[in-house]
Amino acid sequence: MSSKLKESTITSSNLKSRSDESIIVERIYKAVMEQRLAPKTKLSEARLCETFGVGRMHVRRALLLLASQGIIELQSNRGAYVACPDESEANDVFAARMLIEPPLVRQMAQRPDNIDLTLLTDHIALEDAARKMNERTEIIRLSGEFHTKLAQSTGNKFVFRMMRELVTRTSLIVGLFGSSENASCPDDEHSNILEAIRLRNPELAEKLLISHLNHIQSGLDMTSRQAPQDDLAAILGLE
Amino acid sequence: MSSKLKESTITSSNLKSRSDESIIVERIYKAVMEQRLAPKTKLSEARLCETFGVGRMHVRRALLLLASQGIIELQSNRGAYVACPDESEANDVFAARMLIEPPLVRQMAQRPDNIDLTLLTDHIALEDAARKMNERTEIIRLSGEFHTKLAQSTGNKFVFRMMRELVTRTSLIVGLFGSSENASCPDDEHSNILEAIRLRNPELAEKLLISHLNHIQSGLDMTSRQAPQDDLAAILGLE
DNA sequence: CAGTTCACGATTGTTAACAATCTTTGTCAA
DNA sequence: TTGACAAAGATTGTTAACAATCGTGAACTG
Repeated sequence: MSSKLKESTITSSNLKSRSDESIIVERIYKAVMEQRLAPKTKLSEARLCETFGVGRMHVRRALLLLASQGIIELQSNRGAYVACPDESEANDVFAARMLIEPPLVRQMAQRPDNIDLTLLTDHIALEDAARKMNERTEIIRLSGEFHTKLAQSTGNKFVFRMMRELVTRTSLIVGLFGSSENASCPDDEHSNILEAIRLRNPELAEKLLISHLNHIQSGLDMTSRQAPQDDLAAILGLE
Repeated sequence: MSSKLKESTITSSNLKSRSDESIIVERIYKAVMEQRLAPKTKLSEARLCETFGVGRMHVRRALLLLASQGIIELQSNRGAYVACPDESEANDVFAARMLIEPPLVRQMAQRPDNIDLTLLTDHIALEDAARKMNERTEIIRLSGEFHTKLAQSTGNKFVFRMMRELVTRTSLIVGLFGSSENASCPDDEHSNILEAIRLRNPELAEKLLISHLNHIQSGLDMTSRQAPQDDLAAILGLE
């Protein structure tokens, strides 16, 4: 693991041509992370064009990128829809996370010196603040992004990207199958995990994370899936 | 881990509109896996258009997809170039693989029943055949794809995708920094790993895989990077 | 001769019109 | 009322022309 990560999405450089698309991708990504965009929601090109004030080309490229990340699904001649994971996919997501995250935090706890812990402490502060202010969407997003930043703090671009994709999917799944209470992670589990890392206790960190993931997964009810909203209002407006 | 994976790239369904792009992506992906497309090679739109006999739109969309997978890099107003990982990225790739693959094979060896082992045995047969026929490019590609199929055989789409990306990157790295001999994995390490899985010996499987990865990485020389070919001939032609 | 500038050609980025497909709505008949 | 069918409208897919940018090389100047 080497240099710290700064940017978010795909490639780094590039002036403004790519940034049009990045803005769209980021906004939709964020809306999904905050569970404001429900699965199956249609993202029509025309609507997105006027929402973001860009040409159809940029919208289409953004949609292609989102599809390649599995955030939306493109159907030929029918348009783009927010991805709607099924039970099988949900199992795969958690299986993949169970595969990656425990070794990740274990390794982080073994040598926390190469790691950007301020990123995580700052993040937990944000989480606490959002909880105090009772800002639902913020809480949900930050709750997922903690895990993303866990990976990001290692400075490994690939681990970061993998984690980001899995967390995004998890957000969709929790939105679909979660009871409304457990939309966010329990209050202090994140800070406990971070503390275990800081104390260089790999076994504890790993154990806490595993039970944390189990906690999230067991809060899902695979039978009753949320009704999909089928029109995107001014969801993408604010911010 | 659940259902077996069948398709290769992005999404599944879709008739022919998406397949134009998929063909281009697949072909370039394969060329990179076989180290026929060297890093820094320019992929001009016009050339690709005539090579694949499609419109510029399909080429551009394919390039965007390849860029989102990190296989190529898009430079504004300058075109698309095969990605050229540096030493730092190479370290990240191997670090990520060290994080994922050992737990993966360990888990596979713990319960190899849920797993499609025929996929792997068939693959090793292909590897052996290619080695006997001394088909260099085949050997190189199959050598990398063993690891991809390792992930694929679990039936977990996400693990598969992550692995695929890492293996592709590895192929670029080995092409850049590898001595010409060790372009492919040593002959029997793959079958040994598979055998350990089949014998339900997690510790052995994990140990073999770790030393296998170390083997690959230690065969790299980070100082002397291969000279980049700067024109794509009829590389993408055959098959 | 070295270095700079400018113009040209080549390549990529963008737009808008057109074509193809799907969805909806209205009509008609059973 | 229900179902099938057809035309109209809306949405996506494709193409080609146009605009912007970059690289190259010739001409020019010191």
